[in-house]
Amino acid sequence: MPGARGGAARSIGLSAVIVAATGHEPRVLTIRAGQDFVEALPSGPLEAEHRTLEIGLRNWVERQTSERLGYVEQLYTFGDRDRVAPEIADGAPALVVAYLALVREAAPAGAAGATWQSWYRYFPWEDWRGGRPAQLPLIEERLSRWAAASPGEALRRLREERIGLAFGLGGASWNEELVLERYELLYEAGLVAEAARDLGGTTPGPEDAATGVAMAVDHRRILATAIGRLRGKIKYRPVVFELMPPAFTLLQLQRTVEALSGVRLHKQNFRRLVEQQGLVEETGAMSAATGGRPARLVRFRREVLLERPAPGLRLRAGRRGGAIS
Amino acid sequence: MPGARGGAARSIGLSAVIVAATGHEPRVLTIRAGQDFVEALPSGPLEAEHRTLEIGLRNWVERQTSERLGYVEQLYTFGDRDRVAPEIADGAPALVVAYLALVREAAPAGAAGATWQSWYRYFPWEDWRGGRPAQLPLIEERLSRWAAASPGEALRRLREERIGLAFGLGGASWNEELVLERYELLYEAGLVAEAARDLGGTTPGPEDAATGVAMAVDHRRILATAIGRLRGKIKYRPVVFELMPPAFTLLQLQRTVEALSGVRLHKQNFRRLVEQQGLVEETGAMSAATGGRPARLVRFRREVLLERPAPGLRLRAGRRGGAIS
DNA sequence: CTCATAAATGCTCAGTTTGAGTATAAGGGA
DNA sequence: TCCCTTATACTCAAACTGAGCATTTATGAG
Repeated sequence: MPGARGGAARSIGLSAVIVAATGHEPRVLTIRAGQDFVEALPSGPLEAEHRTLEIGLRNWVERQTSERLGYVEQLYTFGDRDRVAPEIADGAPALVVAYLALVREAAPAGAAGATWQSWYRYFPWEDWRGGRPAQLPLIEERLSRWAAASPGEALRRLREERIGLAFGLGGASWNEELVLERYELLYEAGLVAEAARDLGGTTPGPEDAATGVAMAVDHRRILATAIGRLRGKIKYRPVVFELMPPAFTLLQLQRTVEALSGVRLHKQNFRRLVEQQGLVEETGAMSAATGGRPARLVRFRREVLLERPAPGLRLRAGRRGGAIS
Repeated sequence: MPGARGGAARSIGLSAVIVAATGHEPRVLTIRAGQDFVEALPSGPLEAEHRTLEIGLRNWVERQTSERLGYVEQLYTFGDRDRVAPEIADGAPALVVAYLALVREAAPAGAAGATWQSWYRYFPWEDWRGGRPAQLPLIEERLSRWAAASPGEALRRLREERIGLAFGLGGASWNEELVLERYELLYEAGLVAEAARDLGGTTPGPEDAATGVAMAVDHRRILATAIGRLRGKIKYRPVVFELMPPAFTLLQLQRTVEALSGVRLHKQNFRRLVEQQGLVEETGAMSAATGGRPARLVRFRREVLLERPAPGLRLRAGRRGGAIS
């Protein structure tokens, strides 16, 4: 990094993972960036006139995607060198502060070719709602081979342990929060396109169906961080409601939670939990029938924030993967 | 901010909250900074030769305090303008990435006048181990007066709600994780010395026993963030063990958890929890008696990481505040 | 109009987990 | 030896969980 000395000033970027949930899918707002139109997260520089980081973020997200952010939370700050090879990152900011934002409706996405994509487009192995994802056996096999090819016995064991933990093999069970850990393993093992690209190779890398669609620079890593954080947070904080319309049915709520967490839940127990915790209250209205008996429309009950220390939806998965009533 | 324009480069700082636990007290490593020798967190600039933020941090912490960090986790990134009034912050970095580090032993703290302080020195109202802290009534009364003096009915109600939530009044109960929320209320209400100072006043502000000792710039805010984060984390991740010696008794472990969380726990249930979760294993040795019958010495059982999704010590407080066997 | 289908809701029930104690055991010191 | 202190074992009722079964109320096909 030419010219940069101790305590050097560096350019600072902001990136946003903007999440919505529509049609039972978790969506993330993406744009097409660069000459190769690779998918990317809305990003921009921190500008001097912004009083705070968060205000800066809100500002240009509104300009860039005409999306008005509600709930915003800082995710993580990514330093430069641990991001990508320097020769790739020229022009990229030295430091990126990433934010997670939740918005209520997936408006058609305004300017700059911004579109809403299911986040499972980038992480197909994270969606267990229809049972164990089909691409997992292949992924696991490739990871095993990578571990087996480790230089040194100790490293091999370390890798195998990490793989076992992250993918729920041998003993451990699938933990839906370990999104970043899984992505990082795939990256290190060279199984995602970004790995080949960052190494300077021009080969597009193994962008087959099994390992999902690549994103610009380290945006997929940022997205993985966001998904993991959100999956954890819904368990002890009522953040799902940021994604729901003002009134909704319990099944809609359940489907949203399932979309985010990637697992199926037991319906009756889910309702019991939601009601026991006092997370919702009646609106009096009924839904315009979604196929069967009309459902009560409920709304989020704000007062719960005052009552419970950790009002969330600790989601207890239903029968492993299968269809649940 | 003169000369700063869109996407401007800015200097980046790193701050570290370095935590240890000794003698049943939670300690934080502080230095004396500036001409007025105000207490501060170890901090330094991000330097160009550091490959990652975390490496940069480890590096100068070792140089500055001769403390070798084990567990390190990124805490939060604080933007400039939401920190302090610009006229105060000259020379201070524009952006500070704060880290939380846990170290095993409180070595006597090396250079630069670094010393270990109980963190309740800065947050006396956070220590409920001996029952409800004596300074709380006064704090609550002052906060109430601040809320009552709000310009506008809506704002008044908002403030009262925030106070109620943060301090566990009316309905809500004390939530030990809301350290930052409580500090921010005190700051906004002008009850901590930093508030008066940041407003440009030269008055030292109300630095009485009730509202704790002030720190440099926004370091007390950073510390509050760290304490809250750590209090939350011990519940679902076995991070306490980063603070324990290789072998310890169950009571030592309990006292450490109590020190961090600031509440007393029910002894028998605590042991049951720790053992059921498989968090520890026998060393075979016995303790050199801490006053009564000798206790088994145990050690952290690493394998638990592979077995449980969230191995932590969800601390269920004992009888409100009082002494517990 | 009647029946099959799809949800929404109600309720049960056994197995765990929690919160709070009671009862003993085992050192050290007066 | 008696007392004080801490370690450990056990108990027990209440609350919480995980899995299902059973009903109710719409909609759409015959």
